[in-house]
Amino acid sequence: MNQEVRVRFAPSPTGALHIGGLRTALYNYLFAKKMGGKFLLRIEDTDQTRFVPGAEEYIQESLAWLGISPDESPWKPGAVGPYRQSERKESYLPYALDLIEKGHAYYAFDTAEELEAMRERLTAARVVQPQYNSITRTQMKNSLTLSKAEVQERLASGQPYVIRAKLPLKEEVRFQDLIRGWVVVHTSTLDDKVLMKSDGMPTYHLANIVDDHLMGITHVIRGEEWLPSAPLHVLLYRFFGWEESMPQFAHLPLLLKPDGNGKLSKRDGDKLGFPVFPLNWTDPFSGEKSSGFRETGYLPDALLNFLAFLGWNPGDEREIFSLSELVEAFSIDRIGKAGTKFDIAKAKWFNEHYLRQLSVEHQREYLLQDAQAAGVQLEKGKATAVVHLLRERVTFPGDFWKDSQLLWQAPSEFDEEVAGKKWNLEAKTVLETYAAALEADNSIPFDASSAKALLEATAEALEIKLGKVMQAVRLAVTGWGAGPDLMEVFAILGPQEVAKRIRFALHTLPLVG
RNA sequence: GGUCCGUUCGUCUAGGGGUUAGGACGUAUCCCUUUCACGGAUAAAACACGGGUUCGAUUCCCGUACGGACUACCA
Repeated sequence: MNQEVRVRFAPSPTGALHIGGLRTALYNYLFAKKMGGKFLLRIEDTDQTRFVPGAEEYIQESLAWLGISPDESPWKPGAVGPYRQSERKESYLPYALDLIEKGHAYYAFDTAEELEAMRERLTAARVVQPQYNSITRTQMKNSLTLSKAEVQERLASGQPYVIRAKLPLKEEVRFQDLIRGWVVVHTSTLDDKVLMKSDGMPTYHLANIVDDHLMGITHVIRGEEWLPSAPLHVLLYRFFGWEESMPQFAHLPLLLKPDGNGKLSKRDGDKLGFPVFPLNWTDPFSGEKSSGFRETGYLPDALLNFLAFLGWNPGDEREIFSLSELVEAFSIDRIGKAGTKFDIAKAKWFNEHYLRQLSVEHQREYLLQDAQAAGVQLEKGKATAVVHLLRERVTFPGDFWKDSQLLWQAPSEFDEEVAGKKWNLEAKTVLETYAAALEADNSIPFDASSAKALLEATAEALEIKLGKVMQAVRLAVTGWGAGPDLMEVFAILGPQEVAKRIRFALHTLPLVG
């Protein structure tokens, strides 16, 4: 009873790992760490037709980016490897044969056409569930209907075959799901699933049971889409005689599209206006590109925190959790049952929170890097000033550079609405005088407070209320009616640039009634 | 269609037989402020519906509706 907790994340490398898979990985990681156990990554690549180059590395890199790398994986093998099912290929057949021997599986020789014909026949006969099951198998070509000799002959001649599970006709399968409680399914609604495919590879159903058993998996934490096949898996454990060591199941609620219409899928890509993948991904076959959370500017801590709360909560009102705090607080019984709609606004809020609490130095690095990428060398002191100017208004790291463009580029156009309302004679008079003062004496120290003092003095001398013309001043210098602290902007720009911009505005903007 | 799973503010959710049904995001208003943002305050906003059980049900049970997953030699 004191065995070590071992959980696995078992994606198939068929493309970019999507965000739902990432959450599954996270919950597995959190549970493993919370229980002092191990988190394994197993690559489920039994469908060779769907293999996508680069997908494995993508999965590895995604987990590493979030800081939830597995304890055992293809790249960090433990004692129960290999961790790629294609490399365990040889190990599955004996288990399938064992099942045949025990009378829980059988050979089937039906062609795709014959299967199709069977389904059509059943559909035409208004059978509610046209499937290969305990009834229909008696009319198909398999080792249950064929003579022993004929089966041997077909096998010996190399005829393609699959091995199917032989499900009992009338039996209730029940198991306790850690999230949903007792789940009960009657075998009459289940079909004889293929266990070994004709290409010699196992299907997911066989492979995951054999591997979980061999790898000492204690808890299977996976998406709700697996719930319908869980009874089959339970049956398989029973057939193998492994029931007493069967892992516990926890089926996670699905991640839904924001409109609640179906589960969030890979195909949603960027259509919804936000990433559904952790990292950028280019499909090697179609060349189609999808954006990732990382490249969009989400910080790993923010995505982690956001993901953790999609279906789980700590039971109190705390919301900000570091990875280690999540580990500490995590428990499966606080995972909800209902599907969760994906709300990107909340993700942004988490990102803002984590981004804004970074040190100024750290934030300045973002600005410096982007500036450099744009071919601009920013002086450190100036960069620091920019960061102070913008750090309460950014959502993504790239916003430091993006939102500071008003500093590097003088406006060539002016917001018409603001101009229409605020560009008047009083404003022009103040600006005229202020620019002249700046041009006359550039020896004065020009920081935010002195720039402001001078502006206030200018307005006062003209007997004009500063508040009335402030918007126009901002408009003249930045082109817009809204933005970061204007006097700080002035300080960064310097008196000459401010004067120059004012002159341009004065010459460009016509007076309106 | 069948099987299974689900349903508390727009969203993520807390709660649980008797509560002013709590928080967060988002939205709105106000304050701060030269603007916007930040921050602060306030507000609007939910127990899907119908039956039971009960003194009492949003909470327990059963139906209905709605939503979702699955229904491949894919995972």
